[in-house]
Amino acid sequence: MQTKKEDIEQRIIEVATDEFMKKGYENTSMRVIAYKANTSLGNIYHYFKNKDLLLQAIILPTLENIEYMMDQHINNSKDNMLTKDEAMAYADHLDELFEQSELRCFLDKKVVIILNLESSSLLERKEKLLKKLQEHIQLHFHMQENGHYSKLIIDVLADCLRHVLIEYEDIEQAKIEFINVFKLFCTGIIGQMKC
Amino acid sequence: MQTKKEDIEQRIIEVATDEFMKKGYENTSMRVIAYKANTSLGNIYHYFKNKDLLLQAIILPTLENIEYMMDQHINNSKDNMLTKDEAMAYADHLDELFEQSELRCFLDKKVVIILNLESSSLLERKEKLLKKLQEHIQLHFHMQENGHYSKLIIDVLADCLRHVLIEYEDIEQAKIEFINVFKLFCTGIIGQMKC
Amino acid sequence: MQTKKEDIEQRIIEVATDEFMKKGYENTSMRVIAYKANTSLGNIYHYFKNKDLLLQAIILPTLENIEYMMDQHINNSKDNMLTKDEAMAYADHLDELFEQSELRCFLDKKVVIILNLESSSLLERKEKLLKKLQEHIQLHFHMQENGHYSKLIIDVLADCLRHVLIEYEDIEQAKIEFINVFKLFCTGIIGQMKC
Amino acid sequence: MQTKKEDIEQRIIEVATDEFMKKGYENTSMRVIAYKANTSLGNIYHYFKNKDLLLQAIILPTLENIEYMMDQHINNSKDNMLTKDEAMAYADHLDELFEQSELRCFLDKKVVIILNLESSSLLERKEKLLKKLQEHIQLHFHMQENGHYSKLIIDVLADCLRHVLIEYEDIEQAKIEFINVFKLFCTGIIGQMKC
DNA sequence: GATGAATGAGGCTTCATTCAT
DNA sequence: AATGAATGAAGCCTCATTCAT
Repeated sequence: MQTKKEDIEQRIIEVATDEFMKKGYENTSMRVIAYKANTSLGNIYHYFKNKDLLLQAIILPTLENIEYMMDQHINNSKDNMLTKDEAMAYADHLDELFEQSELRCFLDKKVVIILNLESSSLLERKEKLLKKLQEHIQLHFHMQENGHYSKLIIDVLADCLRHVLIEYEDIEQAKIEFINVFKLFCTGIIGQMKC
Repeated sequence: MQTKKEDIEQRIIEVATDEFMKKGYENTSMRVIAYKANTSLGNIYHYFKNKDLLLQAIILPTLENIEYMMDQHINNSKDNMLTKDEAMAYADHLDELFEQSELRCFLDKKVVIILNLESSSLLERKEKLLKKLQEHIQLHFHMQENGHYSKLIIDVLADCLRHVLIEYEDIEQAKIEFINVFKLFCTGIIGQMKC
Repeated sequence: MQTKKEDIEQRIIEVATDEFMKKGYENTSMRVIAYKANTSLGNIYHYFKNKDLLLQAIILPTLENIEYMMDQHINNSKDNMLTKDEAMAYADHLDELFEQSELRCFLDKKVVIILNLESSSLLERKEKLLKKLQEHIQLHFHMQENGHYSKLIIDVLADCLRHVLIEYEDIEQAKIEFINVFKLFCTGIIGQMKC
Repeated sequence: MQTKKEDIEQRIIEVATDEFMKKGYENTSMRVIAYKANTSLGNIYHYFKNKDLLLQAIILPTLENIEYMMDQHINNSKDNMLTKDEAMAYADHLDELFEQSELRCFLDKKVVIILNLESSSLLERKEKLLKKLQEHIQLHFHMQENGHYSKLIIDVLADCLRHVLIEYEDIEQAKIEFINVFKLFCTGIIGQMKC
């Protein structure tokens, strides 16, 4: 039973994405991926040289995209810091603003995978991204701190994402829920803002 | 080469506690514990019949303590729901109140282990505890929701704890940091309160 | 270095069957099976998910066959109890009758394995079979006892089988020997019959 | 808590004897013996250098006794072969004759241990004994065979013994049962005798 | 005498990976 | 392109045994 190349490669990627998101990269076995993708273990290695490269095939585009967006966003907003009131307004209208906001690109299974990564060759790159994200959050919200709030906010983000993405198959519902939760924490952060 | 019993058993427990907290119970191998505790794999089994019982030796007292405190706290606060203003005041003075607050007993490596537990015979017990915590949070903050926020809040709690406990060897510093972060999220939650 | 699938799987089964018969399922190590089957330990798990399933692959067909034959035999012989003389005659002509007799299906390495089983998921099923066999023997030979003789007769059966199967590679010789031994004990049993 | 030397050594021997009989030498762990004998693992090694020597302490006297009795018995009965009628009579009166018969010394937990031995340094000695026993049975019952009946008879003996010794704590009851079973098979054997 | 700490080998099993076909 | 055979390392655990105290 032979399928078009695209077909099976895609299937492997989809299955792997799902498993990586739900169980984490480290706790997912190639065997299970093969089984759920309806192919043989050996065949996965035909498409992907090893587990790490399978991971890369899945998350690298997303990772690069985020890296790029982050850079853009940071440049754009350098002299565009929000005041407390602006931030509040932003949070209040997040529903409508979401699609145009950079936040949108986080609502993605692959982001969850990245944020939960504990090993793999991409770990370093993830850390770098996190640091950038963190710095940006600090800037954005006028935080004067040693990095803990911002770090945590990112973890919370990851948690939120995993929760809503696992809970709701339907991406629209996931979005609504995500926004709700995000708003909640936004309010907290904003509450701490000095101006 | 023989050491005082307390010595090595304690070392195993310390190493295991640390590893369990940092990597999670499931992703920690007995080999690594043995290696870091400077003993042989077989010798661990001299002190602890199996991995699960090693875990229990570490977290059971803490678990029981929390269970007890939760029950106490819930009974005491049954007809003592906070208004928005009271909650705000509570958050503001958390620094002074912390030591007497039930929150204090959460600042513990073992709590992190518990909250991240994914298997083991204690899983069920953890789930029960979480449900109780969740219900209490809902009650405490007048939440009318399907459980997502409250579930998330707990995950955030776990994250906070792990972060500050890993970052600061010194428990006092960890405390200060934990309170700060907790306050931040409190503000968010309180911001959502209706009354 | 790869062999035809049948080849190595068959070799594993043959080696395991032999070892299980000679040493018992419990006292046979997977390592030894791998070694004697000229393959690696891991590779056995390629063919058989675990030790218990390797056992099942070996004995299940035989077990089911015996279960079926027992049921048939019991139904057929319900109102057909042997008199002493008939039994004697039966024993005397066992050589000729053997091939058509239900006894034939016992002359099998796998039966030895079954009869000596002490653990495994099939233990219960073995016990059930034994009870049936026992009851049947009691009925067949008009025994009025507490179960000890009949239990023992079965153990003896197992012993006989193991002996002749180990001693004689050639199944025909084993058969002759088995019949001889069986006759010997049969006559003994009959000598005690009341009618 | 220190006891008289005799005391604890005796306790170890008793426990070990029981376990060895019930589960076999190979499947009994020193740990279990220590636990059931209410002492420490290390202490067993104080009394017995290793597992094999513990076994020897238990069965060697019995083994030597049997070896001696066998030699005596064989010499005595060289020109004293039984006729069929005599053998029958012997079987019939086994109850009364048992105590004076050499058979008596077989009704012993240690004999069961010996007969089921599969490894240990005494294995060879056991085999030698078995061969002697076998030859004697052949002589005694005028068998002209290649050794299979006689070998089997011995296995049956072992089975009988284990059964009755495990089933009945009370040695008297065990004896009665053993005689019964033995008679049963005896009669069978005699039924085959030519003269 | 007695204890328990310590070790190393071996038990079953899973996993990522390679390779011949 | 695809399969499945094969391996070796690592996972948890038990066991006989040794040795310092």
